[in-house]
Parts: sequence; structure tokens; C-alpha cells
Amino acid sequence: MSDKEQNKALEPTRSELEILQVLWESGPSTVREVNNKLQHQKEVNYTTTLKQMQLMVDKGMLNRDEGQMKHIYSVAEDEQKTKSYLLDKFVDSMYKGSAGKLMMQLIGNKKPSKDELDEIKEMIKKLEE
Amino acid sequence: MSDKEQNKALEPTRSELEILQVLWESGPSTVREVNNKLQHQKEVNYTTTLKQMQLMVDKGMLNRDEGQMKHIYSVAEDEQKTKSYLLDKFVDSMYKGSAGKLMMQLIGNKKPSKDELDEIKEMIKKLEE
DNA sequence: TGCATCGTACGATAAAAATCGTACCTTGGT
DNA sequence: ACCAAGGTACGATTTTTATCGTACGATGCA
Repeated sequence: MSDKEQNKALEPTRSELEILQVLWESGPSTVREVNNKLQHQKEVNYTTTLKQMQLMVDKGMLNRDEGQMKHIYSVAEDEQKTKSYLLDKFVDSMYKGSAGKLMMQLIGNKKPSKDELDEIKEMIKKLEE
Repeated sequence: MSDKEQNKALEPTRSELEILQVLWESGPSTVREVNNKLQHQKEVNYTTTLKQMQLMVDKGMLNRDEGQMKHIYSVAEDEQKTKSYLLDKFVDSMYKGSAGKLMMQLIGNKKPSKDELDEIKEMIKKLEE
């Protein structure tokens, strides 16, 4: 797979991302299951979701198990890999690659909980060793 | 301005974001200046950038000073406001709103420099007070 | 004054993304 | 064997985003 095609699998469009999120959350699913979850957020026709997921298979973004009539779809790329990729792109484009700047903003926007803060401190400690 | 339209001014498309970034970096500029900077990243026709920026004015995303022949464009929304908005959306959709989770990932991805780590620790300390 | 240069306006079009209708297949129950 | 229910396939279309060509107005200067 070429780099460009490779990136296609990592650069979901807005509605592709919605589908990925359902699959990340629920694990391998049928189209109907995904569509049902999507209905919670927006109105969308079953065949629209079906088509969308078929296209995602073509792009290598999803895998499909055609064993049974109800095909089972699962994400092709590792969840973390995709999220890392998107996060990096986000940091690079919005904060010129400075993780620190983003964190400043983040802490200002959403106050992390005490538990989360502890976890972060833990990570920092490990990094410093 | 309705909420939906309001959000339009805060939800740039990919190429709109490229233009915003130039303007954030350089301040108010002419189309030619923006286009020149864009050329560093990709090949794009002058009139394409012009049209794009005109559309952005229509959306309320940019302001335009037509005082001289060379119109001067500037971003309409505050840079921080837009970035906050996008960051929130990103955290919400990718990390279910957990700033902590994102930070963990961030620390794992881009090893922040020692200085950045210190800065972060400083912020955490302040938050805990 | 004529003309090359650089600017805007804007319709047309291309390309990408999203949506939907319809045809048709498979399965289980009666 | 039939049919209702629910599945896939896929072409067509709509909507959104991106790009460009061409017309035409301003300006400066030989």
C-alpha cells in the first residue's frame, strides 16, 4: 500500500470518524448495530451507513467478515495508532507541534479531575527517570 | 447570527484552516500574501485562494478592509476562541471529553522537553490549590 | 494615451463526501 | 412452497468543498 493510500486509512472524514467511534466503543459490529448507535446522534438512513462502511472497507479503513449473512465489520488500524496520528496532526497544525502549548490550553478549557491529574503526574515522573 | 451560522465561523474546513493559520501567523494580509505563504505547502492558484477567502468573508470567518484596491483580510473570531472550540470538539469526540486521557496520549506521543514538563508540573500544582 | 501589471468578481466545473432508492438475495416460520 | 423480514449491492443523486478561467477595473509609467 502506498503512503498516500496508507494515510487514507488514517484520515477519516467527519462521518467516517463517527462510524469509527462506534466501532471503537462497541467492537466488531454489524451495519445495523452501528446504524442504531448513530441514530442517537443524528438521523441517518440504514443504507447510507451501509454504503459508508462499504467504502471504508474499500479504503482499507475497516475489515469485513463475510462469514455470515450479517457481515461483521471491524476497524483495520489500531485504535491508538489512528488516534495518535490525528492527535499529532492536530498538535502540529494548531500548536506548531508544541505539546506543552496544547496542554496549557487544555487545562484552561477543561479542568481535569484530581484522579486524572494524579495519573498525569505519575507519567511525568516515569518520563523523567 | 443564528447558532448554526455562528458555528460555521468556528468550524473551518481543511483548506479554510490552512488560510486561518497563515493569518494567525502573519496578521492581516492581502490575498497575494496569503497565497504566497500557502505555496510553501502546496500548489494553489491565486484565484482559488481569493475565492476561498471571499467565501470565508461570507461565512463571517474573515473580515475584509476594502479601503484600498488590495483588500486586507483579517480573522473575525479570536484566535484563542477558535482554537479552544476545535480543541474541545477534538477532546470530546476522540477522548470522550477526558482531558486527562488526551494528555496521557500526548505525553506518550511527543516526548515533551524537560522545560515543557516543568511548565506542565507548574500548571498542575496551581490547579491543585 | 496606451499598455503591462496586478487587483477583484464571479460563474462554471471538478472533486470529494454523504445520502438514498431500488433491486435482489437469504433465512426462518407457517 | 411461500412470504415477510432483514440483509447486501450498487447506481444515482445531492450537497459540500475546492479549483480555475475569464472578464473586467485600477494603477503606474514609458
